[in-house]
Amino acid sequence: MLPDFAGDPATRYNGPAQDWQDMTGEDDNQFRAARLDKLGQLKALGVDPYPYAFARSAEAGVLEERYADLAPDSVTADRVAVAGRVRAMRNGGMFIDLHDSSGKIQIFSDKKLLSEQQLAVVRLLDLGDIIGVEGIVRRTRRGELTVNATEVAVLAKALLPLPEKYHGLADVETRYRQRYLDLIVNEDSRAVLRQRSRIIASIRRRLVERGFLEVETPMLQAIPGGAAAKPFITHHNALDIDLYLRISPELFLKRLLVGGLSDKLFEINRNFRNEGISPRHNPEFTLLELYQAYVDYEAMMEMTEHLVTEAALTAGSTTRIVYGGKAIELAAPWRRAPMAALVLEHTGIDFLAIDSAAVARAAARRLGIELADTADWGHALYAVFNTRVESLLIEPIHVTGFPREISPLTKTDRNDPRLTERFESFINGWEIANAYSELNDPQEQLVRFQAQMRERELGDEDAQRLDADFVTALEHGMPPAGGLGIGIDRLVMLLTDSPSIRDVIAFPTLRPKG
RNA sequence: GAGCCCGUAGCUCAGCCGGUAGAGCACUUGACUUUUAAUCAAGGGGUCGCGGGUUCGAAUCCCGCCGGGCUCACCA
Repeated sequence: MLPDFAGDPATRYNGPAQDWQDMTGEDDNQFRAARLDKLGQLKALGVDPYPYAFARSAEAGVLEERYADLAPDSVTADRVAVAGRVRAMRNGGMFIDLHDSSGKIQIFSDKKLLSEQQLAVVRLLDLGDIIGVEGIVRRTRRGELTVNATEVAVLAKALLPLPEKYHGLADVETRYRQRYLDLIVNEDSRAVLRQRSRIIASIRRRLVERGFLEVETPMLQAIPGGAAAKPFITHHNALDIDLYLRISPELFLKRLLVGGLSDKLFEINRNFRNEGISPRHNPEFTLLELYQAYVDYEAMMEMTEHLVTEAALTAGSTTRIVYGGKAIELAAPWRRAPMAALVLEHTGIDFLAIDSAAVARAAARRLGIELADTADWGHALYAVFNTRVESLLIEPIHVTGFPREISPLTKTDRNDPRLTERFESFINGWEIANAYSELNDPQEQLVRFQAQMRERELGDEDAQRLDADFVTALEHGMPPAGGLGIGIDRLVMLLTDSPSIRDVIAFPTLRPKG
């Protein structure tokens, strides 16, 4: 059923109406009420609790380094201005732990240095407030680097309390729904998302170094192509047409290759697949996709190893990682093995010796694998690989020899017409990369699309759709090329030892709370 | 979509062979100018996810629903 886009514009986009009229109403919450009272007192003192800016001169982490050699119980003449969130107060506000994104600095509220008005402000502070402090750097007798406050400014009064200061926030649902709380109190969560950013920066840097051009292609597509997956449907009002959120950027990146925008291009961006959610699947996920003209898929193996090992070195110090207690060595070169050989190794079935779809189906079914009666040789082989082999591929491996039937955008294997020049790279049993010698023969591409359309008609909703405009683009000539896709979220999971894809996505998809 | 598990104060958790709710942190008030999970004293705070059932009595047992987690299916 299509969503109904008619109706009241005010309620069109956000689902059930929010109780927006009551949001600033009565205080049902003792913590908020107490803080609102303090907010009023601050204003009565002439303090703006939400000022525009603060002239910060130093971050906590920088001070920690700069004064590493400052002896305990010594005072400098250095005046600094720091800012951050109040995370702890001791002795009635005399000592404050101020956290910024670089670390922690202690604030000392000295009666002798602060005015009566300033001391009153300090008394009105709460845990969670964002403040700015100017003062003198010293190290206490107990060795804590400290700023002796001469000025204390409220930069943002917090009206709600933070989670428990010692145990942090453990409830996974709250961690995902209110990620900001998770980030404030859980250092590990901050670390993972920072690592994500560094890993993506590493990939982008390596590609740019190698002469790749970063591009952007449509998220909204009239024909969702480039992958086998169920798309999200949306609607454009002015054109009055349904559009799909892309499941892959592939067909558009290839159009740019046809156009010669660059012989080396890449995109790092979101894709959307309307499928199940699991610890390894989020409906929107980030994919690196790159194309390099005049090379084949062998070059993509080297590229995969390069990007993954460089990312690992960015996230850690070696190519040896530990995921879920398992040590995995990512150093190149990775093992390479054909799919059929792996299936033979793990099941004893030699699909390459099977020459009919019926025999292939029977072989797969003997292993307990369910297959439609229309399943062909390639689907049977892949089903066996998928269910019996994939999860065993812990150490990095490039699996080659993908069947033609499941690889409609890939050049046929130059030595075996049943196969294609495609590989997927697996680490920890997960597909991390998918790469081809890209099919650039427009007539064969059309035949492949037509085979996909027949599969759709036989009931395979995920079979790829014919994109006639893409075939036309190929008719204008696309250079031979290698193409590669790497799942960024899973790569970040591996490199940060994160058990769930939700841990590496700041705002994972959740059911809206009723 | 199926199975299993979970939902108690703002947070972290205890209580669960049925007798009507507790701790620590946080909060409020007070003490404290060299603390750092500060400490000490006093106090406030709960439709025990929601609804129904069984029962003299339900946080506790049963059913349904909502939300979440894991596994499986889906993701060729």
